[in-house]
Amino acid sequence: MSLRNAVMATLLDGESSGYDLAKAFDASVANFWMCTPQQLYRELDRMEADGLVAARVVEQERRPNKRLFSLTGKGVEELSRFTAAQHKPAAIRDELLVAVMAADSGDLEAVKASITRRRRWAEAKVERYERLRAKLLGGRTEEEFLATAERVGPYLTLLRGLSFERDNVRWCARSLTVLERRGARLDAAT
Amino acid sequence: MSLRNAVMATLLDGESSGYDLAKAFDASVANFWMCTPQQLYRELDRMEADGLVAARVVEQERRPNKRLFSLTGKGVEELSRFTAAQHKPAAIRDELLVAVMAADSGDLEAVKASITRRRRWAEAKVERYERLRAKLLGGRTEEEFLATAERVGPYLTLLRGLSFERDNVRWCARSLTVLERRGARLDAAT
DNA sequence: TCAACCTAGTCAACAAGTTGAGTATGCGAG
DNA sequence: CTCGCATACTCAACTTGTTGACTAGGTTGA
Repeated sequence: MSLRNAVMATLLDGESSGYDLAKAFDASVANFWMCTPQQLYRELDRMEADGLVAARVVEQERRPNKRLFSLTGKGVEELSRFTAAQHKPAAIRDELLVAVMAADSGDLEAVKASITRRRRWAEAKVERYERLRAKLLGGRTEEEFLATAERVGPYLTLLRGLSFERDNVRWCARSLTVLERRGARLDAAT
Repeated sequence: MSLRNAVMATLLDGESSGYDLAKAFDASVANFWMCTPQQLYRELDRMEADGLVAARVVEQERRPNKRLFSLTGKGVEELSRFTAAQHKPAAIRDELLVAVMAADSGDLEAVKASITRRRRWAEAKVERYERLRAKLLGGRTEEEFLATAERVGPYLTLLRGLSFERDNVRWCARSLTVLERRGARLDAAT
């Protein structure tokens, strides 16, 4: 029920097509609300039917037409009601951690390779987020930004993503060290 | 498809009932694989049908009977195959972050209250994880533990949970400060 | 010039996750 | 003596999320 709210929170930045929303999600919202483009298109249709967003078709040359969605008054109200509600605890699903939990009786080398991939991925995320942060700050210091910006919400969620990925990088490094030593021990035992 | 694998990774610790698995998940696996007890019971039935786990009924006095599940050889193989596979990127869904993103046009006070609740919850998690860690170490130093333990996987996933929740506490504190200041600014503007 | 990728979607089928209720007993605190 | 919590589940209905295939023109690089 709350992909809707994530979409509406993104539309606070102004009207957007389903395609652009998908990219925006991928770039920054994915950190706390993952979804596929298909989910977005389906949900946008439902939201339009429920009067939370309004769509207008923009005809384009040399490109397929697109539908731009914007928040309606009802949408803003709904979103506001959501912010006042009780929220479910966060749900995380991470296959890599499942594999690490089973690493001792599984394919140790493959798990180490997976952690290395994850680490590189997290490092790339950190860089992206830092670029996004610099863009949001727009040359101002954080203090200046917080004192003058209209919205601080997206900045705070970005900070959460940033420290989450930094933490990921640290954990990957630590785990690799531990598993490396374990591998050496097991080799010595044979 | 990989709740199965999370269940099997847990069963590496020995046979367990659906009810106990639910508690184990709630206590430590929930950190990277949330699920409801109903999901577990359903999945265990399917896993039994697929020959990944074996069940035996234990009749109890003064208590309902229970079915204890244990990994079969096929289950161990499947799990090992999983550790060698490519893993999907982690999926996170956190309503609180959605609310924070929309806080600027929503109910600021309610969002602050939600962050405070989350912070207390995260602090409680940190304590639980620290107790679990002490229990795993069993008086040994981390170094001793890593050198002698049969399994290091569950320890590594526990470390991930621990630093995730510590990070949560920090982020909650920081966000509250920022939103507090913003509230003061908006009050001054009226 | 051919392949690959970008824009901007749609449709259908299936898998997974959530919610609420129901069953039955035992134990301890107030 | 009753209320609530713990044990140990089951069933059914519903909502979400995932996967793969399809359309169709435009741009970029080898």
